[in-house]
Amino acid sequence: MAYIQSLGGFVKQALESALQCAVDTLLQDMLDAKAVRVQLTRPKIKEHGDYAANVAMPLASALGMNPRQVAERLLQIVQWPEGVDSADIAGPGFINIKLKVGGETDILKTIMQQGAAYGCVDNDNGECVNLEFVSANPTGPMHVGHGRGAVVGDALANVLSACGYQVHKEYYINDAGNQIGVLANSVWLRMQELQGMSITFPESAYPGDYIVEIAKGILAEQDFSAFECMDDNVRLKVIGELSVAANMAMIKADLQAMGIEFDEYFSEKTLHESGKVSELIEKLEADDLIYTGTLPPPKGKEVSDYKPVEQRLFRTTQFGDDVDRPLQKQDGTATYFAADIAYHANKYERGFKHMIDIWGADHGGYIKRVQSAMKALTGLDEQPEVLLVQMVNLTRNGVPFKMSKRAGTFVALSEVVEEVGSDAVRFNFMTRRIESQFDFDLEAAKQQDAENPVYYVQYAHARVCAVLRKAELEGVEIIDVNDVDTSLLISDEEQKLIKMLLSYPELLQTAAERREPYRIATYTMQLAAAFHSFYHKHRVIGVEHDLMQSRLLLLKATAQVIKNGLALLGVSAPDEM
RNA sequence: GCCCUCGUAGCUCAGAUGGAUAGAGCGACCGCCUCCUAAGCGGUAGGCCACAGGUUCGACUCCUGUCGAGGGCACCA
Repeated sequence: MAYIQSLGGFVKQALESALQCAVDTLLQDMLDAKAVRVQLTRPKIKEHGDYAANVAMPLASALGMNPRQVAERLLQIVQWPEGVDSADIAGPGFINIKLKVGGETDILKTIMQQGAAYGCVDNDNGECVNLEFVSANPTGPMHVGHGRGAVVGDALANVLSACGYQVHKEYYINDAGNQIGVLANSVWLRMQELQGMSITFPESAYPGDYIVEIAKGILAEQDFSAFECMDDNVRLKVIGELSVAANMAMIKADLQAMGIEFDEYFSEKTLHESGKVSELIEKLEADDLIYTGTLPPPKGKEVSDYKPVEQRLFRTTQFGDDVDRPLQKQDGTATYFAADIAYHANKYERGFKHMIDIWGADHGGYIKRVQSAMKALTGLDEQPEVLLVQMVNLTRNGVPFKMSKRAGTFVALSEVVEEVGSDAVRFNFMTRRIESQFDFDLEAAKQQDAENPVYYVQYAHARVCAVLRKAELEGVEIIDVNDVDTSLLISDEEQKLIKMLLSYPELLQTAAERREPYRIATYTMQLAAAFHSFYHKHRVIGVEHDLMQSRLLLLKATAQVIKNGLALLGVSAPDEM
């Protein structure tokens, strides 16, 4: 038992290595046989034990024996760690491991001792990760679609940090390029309009009301005439900078409303101004990775204005890309791609060998070229590691609702956060895999109350707190954690809860390794369900003293783990609801 | 035409490296508060896991193909 406890809940690894020893022993004489790795699973069915191993099956084919015989041999030689009650052979050859009842209950004490740190890896694993997410263009406020990436990225950062990674959260500001010109022009037109001048607002300009607000903001700070006498280019540059600043302030406020902060906001413009982009191109030229060529017209897409044109092309195909990519536009200025690889190269120069980018699914076609470029520049494979977040399909009362910044029909994230609350929005986005494009109904979201699973989880936490308050009110003496007899927790519901609490560290590891923070959300829902089920069936206050003490401990540990999980998701755990 | 992601209950979604009887919430139906929070619990109904092949002792999971949904495909970002 001491062995298991010392692992802080990592029972699985202890069992796996024990069984692995047995497997290796069995395979020792058979040099030809392929090594078989032991991997335990948690069976869905209670009767199948606490952990199950299927090694006997693949082993059987390697050894030319039948699986049940192999399992028997393994059980003869295996040295289980303490805490194992029994190991049986079942079905075609599964080894079902049952832990001693009460053998796992020490985890409750561990949880209380570790508190907020339970589940986390306490030491730095030495991995430094640059995590880039959101990076919404500074041409308007964040819309609901951006929210998903923001929430997922922030939660992933938390999960990775909890698992010992050093995470640097970064936001890339696309404050260069044509879009900023469009933004500046839009704002300038509104400024003129506000001065009573009659203007024609072209279709190409951004129509949103926020443009008017930015224009007002600028006019409140500075005199209109100062802009009027500027040279056109100068004026657009100045207004562009002011507008980007205004939009970034809006975006930061939206992020702030959901508790999201970045370690660094990196400006694309600085890459151009500091000469990083042209340096990059020169370096590639020197390495003979650029040539003059003509790209074929895109297939299956109507490009009416396609003209074959000679460009300076980067040989990304040599590094895995589908076609070579232009780094300069026809007018000689750098493409977005050029700046973007300069940006990623800059991350590398800053010491990040590991980069994770969270992009919207509409950038999926972009992965290969950036990775190819990075391979050419740094030799690193599959960097940055890109996580694609699928689009959010917005509906209003079930009717599809198209968002367009250009058409001014987007729904601001802040609007939904204000109405639904940060917790509900965050949890809602976290209950799905990023690969699934899901429907987000605006009306349903706004009306969400009992329908939202976040309340289900939070309610479990609040309920525990209510019991604890009641206990205090009734003057129940709380004895020292170490004096609690946790072996009294033998009911199905109690055992279920304990096992769930025990699996939390494993779950957290999986979530980090697979970059799937949503697992935390589904876990907290399951944990809450196990708790609600227990709560309904058993009473805590008023039962026999020792049992009450053990149940109070169970509740505290449950609340702690719910709180820890929700914290990773950036969701609060209220004491009362 | 090519590439990426997806297709699981009426709806929204879970089903870790292939495992034993495919789950939850919402919706429907039936029960449960003199008792720690009913934002809860228990139960019933609802499934050819898109379809067809293949690999395997074993497939919702892996491979191929078909169908369907979304996204992407030079000089935008």
